[in-house]
Amino acid sequence: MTGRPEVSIVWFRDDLRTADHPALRAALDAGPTIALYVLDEQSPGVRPLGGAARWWLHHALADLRKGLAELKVPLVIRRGSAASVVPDVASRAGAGAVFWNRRYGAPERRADQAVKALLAAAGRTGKSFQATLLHEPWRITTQQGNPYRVFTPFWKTLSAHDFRPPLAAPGPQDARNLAVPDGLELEELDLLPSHPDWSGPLSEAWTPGEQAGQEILADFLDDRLTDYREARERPGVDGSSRLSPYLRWGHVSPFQVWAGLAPLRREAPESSATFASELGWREFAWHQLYHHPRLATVNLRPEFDRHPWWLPGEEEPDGGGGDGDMTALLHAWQRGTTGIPLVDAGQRQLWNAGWMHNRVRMVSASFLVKNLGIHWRLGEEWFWDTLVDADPAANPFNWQWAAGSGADAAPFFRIFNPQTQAKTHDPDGRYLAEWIPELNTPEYPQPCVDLLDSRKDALDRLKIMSESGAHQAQTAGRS
DNA sequence: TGCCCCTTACG
DNA sequence: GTAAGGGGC
Repeated sequence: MTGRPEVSIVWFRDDLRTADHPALRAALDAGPTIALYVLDEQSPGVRPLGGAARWWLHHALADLRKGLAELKVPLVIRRGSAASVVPDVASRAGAGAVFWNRRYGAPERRADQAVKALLAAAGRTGKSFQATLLHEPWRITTQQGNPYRVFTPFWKTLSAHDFRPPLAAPGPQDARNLAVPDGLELEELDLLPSHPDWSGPLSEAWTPGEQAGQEILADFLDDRLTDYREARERPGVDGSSRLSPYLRWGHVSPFQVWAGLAPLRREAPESSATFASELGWREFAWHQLYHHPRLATVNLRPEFDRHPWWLPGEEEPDGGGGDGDMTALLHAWQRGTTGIPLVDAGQRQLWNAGWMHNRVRMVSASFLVKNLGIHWRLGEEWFWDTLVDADPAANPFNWQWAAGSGADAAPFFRIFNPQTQAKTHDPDGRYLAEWIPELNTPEYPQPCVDLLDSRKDALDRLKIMSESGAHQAQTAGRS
């Protein structure tokens, strides 16, 4: 025995903060602590990060290293599969325990279980904590014992709970004699875009990291929450919280948001409830992903397997101009040159700022899957690559919601009219003017589809899908 | 977290 | 002519 307490490791993942971090707290309580981040692109089934997310992660890790340095906690950065890297770092550090906050995707849970087993085999402890969700998805069911499929009763049940108060940031540790295993330089992760470096507008729009996230949360609660319910519907106005990437990367925890909201519920009950329910949708999306691990690829409503959505490599269903036309439509949607102003403004905001106003996300998604008849997975993949808040649960969940194929999704007949939506939610045209300088000039393209005709086609496709389903069910019943 | 069209009432 | 409200998609 050396008489000195054993080293602990805190393994950071989607929780890049120092406050309200139960795993960090547990490690520091146990003794000398080393922090670890593993860029894991090797574990089977783990989804590779999109381009905008990689940019965010780079700056988030730089910020985390700074925040941890104030606590005298060194950050080791490694690359590789969690099951090989984490036990290796634990061994090199001579650590007695590794602490982490739980993840909820299936490949991530498998990786974490493997790590725990390997640690145990080497005589070390692996211990996990709840930090990223207000509720554990396996703890909440309907009275029949099934996972919730409808948001309203889910949130009613969940929000009746009182959630734990957030943990304060810990104080600095005594880091004398701490032997730190070798790691990589942050730059060696190669997360930043080069040739070309397209990150300029991202840097202007966002400051990744815990401190920036906490400031935005505080400003939002102080200044903007009161009008949130109305202002959030106006993409030309700074009315949304802009917290989504900070929640995605764990710079802000949902417990911090929940606690920050509490004192404002009396003076702004409606805006508080609306904003709280957005946290609820986040919880619901993770709940769905936990129960349906293939949420990003498989229709939750199986009848949508018969929907004739277009995917690359397929002929155009109506025998029109063929695959090339649909590829061109997809490209126009991606780059914001459809000739539908609100859709184009949204897609250009996404391409430049790595983020899109939520109202516009719904309109643009509806346009892709309904008016253009393109498979929601292509939209989901584009958002995954371009959003700084691209979330493994919320992104596929929201696309399935827009497509109608999800649990508690928008009914099939709900097809947004981008023109009507622009008139209602951007009445002064500020949002359109901000992102489409050439609007109302000959430079701006003509609409790539007729809104009314394509709406009618979408309803026809959905009706045929439902009717052929009813027929199949009848046939199956008879046999 | 919808859109459209019809009816009705009113001037 | 048009605004408001209801029902179907």
